[in-house]
Amino acid sequence: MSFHALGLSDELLAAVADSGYNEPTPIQRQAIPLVLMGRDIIGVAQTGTGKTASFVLPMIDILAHGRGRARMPRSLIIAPTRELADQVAQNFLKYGKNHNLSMALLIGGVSFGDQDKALEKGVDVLIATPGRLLDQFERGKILLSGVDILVIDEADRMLDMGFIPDVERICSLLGPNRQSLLFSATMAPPIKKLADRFLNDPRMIEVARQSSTNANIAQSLLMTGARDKRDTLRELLRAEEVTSAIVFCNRKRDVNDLADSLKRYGFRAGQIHGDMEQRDRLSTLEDFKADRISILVASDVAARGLDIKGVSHIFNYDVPFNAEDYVHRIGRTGRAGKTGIAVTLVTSADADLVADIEKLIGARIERRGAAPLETGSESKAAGKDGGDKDAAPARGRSRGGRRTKGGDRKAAAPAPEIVAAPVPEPEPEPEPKAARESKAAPAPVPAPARPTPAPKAAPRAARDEDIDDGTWNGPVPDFLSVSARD
DNA sequence: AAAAAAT
Repeated sequence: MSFHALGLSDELLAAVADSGYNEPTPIQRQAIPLVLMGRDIIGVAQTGTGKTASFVLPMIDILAHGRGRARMPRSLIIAPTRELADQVAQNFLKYGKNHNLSMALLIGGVSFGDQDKALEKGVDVLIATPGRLLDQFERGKILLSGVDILVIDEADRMLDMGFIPDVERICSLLGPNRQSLLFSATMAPPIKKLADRFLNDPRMIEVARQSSTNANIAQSLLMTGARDKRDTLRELLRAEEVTSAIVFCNRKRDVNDLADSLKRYGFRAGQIHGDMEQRDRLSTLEDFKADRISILVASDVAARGLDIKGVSHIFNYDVPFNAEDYVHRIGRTGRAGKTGIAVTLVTSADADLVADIEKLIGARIERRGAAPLETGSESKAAGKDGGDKDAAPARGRSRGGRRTKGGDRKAAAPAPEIVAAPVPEPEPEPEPKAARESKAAPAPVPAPARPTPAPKAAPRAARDEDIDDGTWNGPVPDFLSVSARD
């Protein structure tokens, strides 16, 4: 089936063809005809499903006739983050190149000047984050009563970020005769309520069940000590065939620190988080897209919706606090039919979080890697000091590592020796690369599920950083399959 | 435990 059957104009089809797309995705097939008919829709779809084009394309054709009047945008798209808003704007530019539509992007962190000018002239398409939109509304710069089409993008994210009251406020400012499209990865009760209140007899389109992770993504967990994370990550970055990777941290400070560290080690890395200047956020993204950097260290500002081509790997430097965020983070890879690899660094403190994730995705994630040396034997008694009360029956533990899908990996390396000495600093970083690299490297990262160059690292001598309560010590507890909550 | 968004 091609785009031609969907009822779009020839100019639009030409722009789509120029973008290299031949076949509509399932959500596009379902949504585009409905939107063209003027129906309200609820699209339950994950990002990466072609969701954006499913509303951008029909909107361009609907808006093709007519003209935006001053301060009265004809359509409004609200997105939770600035980058997502920008991404939607890029889509309008790409697909609208044969149309003469005016557009304004209303996001925080950028000056009012251009935004004001565009609004004053009148726009067909207004794309905004809620905060700046309401700000501009209160300044009297926009009238929302002329909006014929409203899109609420990534509603579940809006919910997580506490934007629902803002969104409700915005909805209540719009005129009654409009078409509304709502997209969300989940239909949590507050979102359902929002839809009930502001949508008119919506058709529900469901593409992929939420919390189902993309089958194109090979996921694994890699056990590591809390103080070994940087070593482990660098090792991974070298062992894997990384063409471009996003490394997620839970904290903005760690994003900065880790990115700086990687740069010191010679990696082409950059960072993005919400405390950075908007200019820098966007330029880092551009650098990443243009392959001027290959590693993007990011906070969850980049977890959802960002559509960057060719991301080969996702590394969770920290296990995300929200299980949903895990799904979104790894969803930045394996897009558009490609395969992707997602590796999550796990320390003993992350047991509950991992349990939550596995519960959400309804699957056990493959454990990769050497558990640190089993000091005990394989005897049943070993289970006791591992903290796994209800030891699983057929766990197939073996010395030096746990069983993985492909059988015992011989890569299971001697684990760091535990020495009893006080821990000075987490990591004495600013050492020149050469000096540091020549040192024995950390425990090799075991081979992933698909063939990659063998890790070149050899077992190393214990260092101070090795001492760490987060280190896996003793038998590997099976907590990872035990649900910790409820 | 954090991050996101208006100044």
